[in-house]
Amino acid sequence: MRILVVEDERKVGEELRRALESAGHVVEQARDGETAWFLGDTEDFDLAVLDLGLPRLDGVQVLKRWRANGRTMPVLILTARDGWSEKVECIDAGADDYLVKPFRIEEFMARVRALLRRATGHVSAKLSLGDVVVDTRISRVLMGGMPVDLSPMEYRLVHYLMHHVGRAAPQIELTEHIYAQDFERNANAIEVLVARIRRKLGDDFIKTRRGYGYYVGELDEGEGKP
Amino acid sequence: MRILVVEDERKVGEELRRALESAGHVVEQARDGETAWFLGDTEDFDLAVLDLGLPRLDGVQVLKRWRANGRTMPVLILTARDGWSEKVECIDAGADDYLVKPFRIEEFMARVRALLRRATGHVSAKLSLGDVVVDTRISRVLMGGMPVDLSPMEYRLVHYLMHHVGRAAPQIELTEHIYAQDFERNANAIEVLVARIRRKLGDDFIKTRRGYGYYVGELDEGEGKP
DNA sequence: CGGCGGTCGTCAGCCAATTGTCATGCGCGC
DNA sequence: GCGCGCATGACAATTGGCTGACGACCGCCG
Repeated sequence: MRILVVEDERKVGEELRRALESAGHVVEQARDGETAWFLGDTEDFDLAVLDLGLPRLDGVQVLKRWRANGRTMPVLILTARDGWSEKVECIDAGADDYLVKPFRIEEFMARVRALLRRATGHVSAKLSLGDVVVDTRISRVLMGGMPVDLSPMEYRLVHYLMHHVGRAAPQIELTEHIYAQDFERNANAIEVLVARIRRKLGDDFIKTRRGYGYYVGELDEGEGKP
Repeated sequence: MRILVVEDERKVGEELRRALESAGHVVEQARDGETAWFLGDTEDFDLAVLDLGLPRLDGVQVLKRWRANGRTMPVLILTARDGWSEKVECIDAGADDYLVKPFRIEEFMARVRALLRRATGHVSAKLSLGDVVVDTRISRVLMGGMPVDLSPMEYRLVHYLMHHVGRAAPQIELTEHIYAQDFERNANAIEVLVARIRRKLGDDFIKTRRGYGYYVGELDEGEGKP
């Protein structure tokens, strides 16, 4: 998943980044409100983590502007203050969850997991489709009850597709959500990755829609041709 | 055992944590109702200790929500009020035991033991896996009945892994659980530690899942919360 | 105080798994 | 049937993890 972390304290930001990345996410960072607003408004994220005490543009304002522009990704608010009224303001502004500093990194990760799966309509930490199950808590994939050994990159790709069952994801989108941002995009890398996954999960788990991208499950109704 | 302690008074919370940890348990803490609810809902615990007078979301409500979501771990209620009707409400909400503050720590621990025993059928201060036994009461490790001399750091790492059998723990997570918080993280330190433990406990006790982390036992087949 | 033994982080070099790149060939969809 | 987009096998680069050596540090003890 691609996650935007907005946090002005470098040390905290780096810690969050490390934790998120070791769970297989792609992290982009911003250290001030304006950058945050711009990034969140112009790029596609699966989740935003937003500190309230920001230079140049307050966190709540950033959130409000995102929502005003129709950005719908889940937002997890971080704050040092534990104020009831501030919390209400955030919720009204469209925050999805709220975490008071200091917090334990495990709790942070638990909330991230909760938001990510809530956002895509899944209720549990497991995504399943046919006889394939992705357990996001332990980063593991099972097929027919048997564990399948996926490498980290392979896992990321499967994880992303499983969050978007029935929708064809173009290679460029996969690239953006799986690799760090400055990655030199080469479509073939994704193709190779898909081929390797198919060797492990079967040829028909990841399907191709020529010209549109890859998908799992059945294509949604209305994915008609233009 | 992994225990969730929900207590808003920092001092009491820390005391409970110390007592539980020195009995060989792993403790996670929450200081308000919402955090408690999230943690208990998204992670697995063998027991929850729940104070009633919580900020942001009352203890009884937390308990009700857990039960409503199908969480079944035993719950020990702590309260300053000694009301008959309140107790009935808690029991109805799904509490397993009820302790009125102030209490002696010994009594608390006795009730914890009782609940754990009831829940798991057995409870001891020993974790064992194959021919390796970790006796958390005296902080020692035995292999095939013979004591093995582990240094403090080595012991902590083994102890942590034994509490999470079957799950690959990333180096970052190990670092956070083994060292003091602001420790300058260097992945190689963990690798070296693992190498030293392998020399003492055998090469195949701690296994590596490349890109994901270290684990003991067999990798989880992913059972747990549906 | 000074030597000793044990602990533990750092470093550099090595190895192997992972992952990107390339060349080539196939086949889907128009 | 044609051509572009995708698939694939081989290969190379990169990364993650392992190890032996080293030295800083600390507590102990004479």
